[in-house]
Amino acid sequence: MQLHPRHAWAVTPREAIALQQDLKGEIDTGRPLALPDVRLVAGVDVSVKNGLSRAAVVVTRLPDFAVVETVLATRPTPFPYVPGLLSFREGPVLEEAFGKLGTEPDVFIFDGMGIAHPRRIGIASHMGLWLEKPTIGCGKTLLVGRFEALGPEKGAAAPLVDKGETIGVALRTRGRVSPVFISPGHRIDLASAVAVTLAATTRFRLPEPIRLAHAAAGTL
DNA sequence: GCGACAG
DNA sequence: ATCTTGTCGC
Repeated sequence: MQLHPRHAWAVTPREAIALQQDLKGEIDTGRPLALPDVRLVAGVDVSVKNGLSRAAVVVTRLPDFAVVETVLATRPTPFPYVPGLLSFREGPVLEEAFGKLGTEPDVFIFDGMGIAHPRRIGIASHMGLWLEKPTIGCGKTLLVGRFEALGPEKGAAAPLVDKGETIGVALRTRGRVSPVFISPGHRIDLASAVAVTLAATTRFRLPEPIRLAHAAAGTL
């Protein structure tokens, strides 16, 4: 599918932060996405080992999660892990994988944050600009923000707040299991991001497309 | 200055 | 993310 690269990835940490500040104003988190319009859901994940990064994008079709397409890409890991700058570590290999996509998913779910980020532009938001399609951030642990206790049942949720701003939700995708952190990436609002996440989750903590992508990326 | 810190 | 042993539960 069509990609919209906005800048080169070979930058210093300082330049990376400047780019995030330049781009964050373009992130759209006010667009509803109705479930009936969601047919193809893609899961995105990256595995890293011995200086190499492998990206996997698995496109599934609701409601049965039949795999429509799987694309892989492997490249040298170009950037260290720096909290807040994950997109500069995983962006290059993701860009290559997205370029191989023959189908056009209705929404992408990322392993990582959307706007639940210090500068409101986590990897799901950042790559959303490349894709110009709805993207959702689904993190397993917190990067920024706080939340109040939530019920133990599946579907329980609590707003994720940072500096007085609601940036996502802590969402229980499975009873009595630690919540995941959902935030809009780009071209989708928070309520829709939560609805899509629940629609893409079965019996496990993580959404099915993410689990499939994680397995496809392997351990290198 | 101190603590926090996606994957 | 990756490194790692045992352990709890379906």
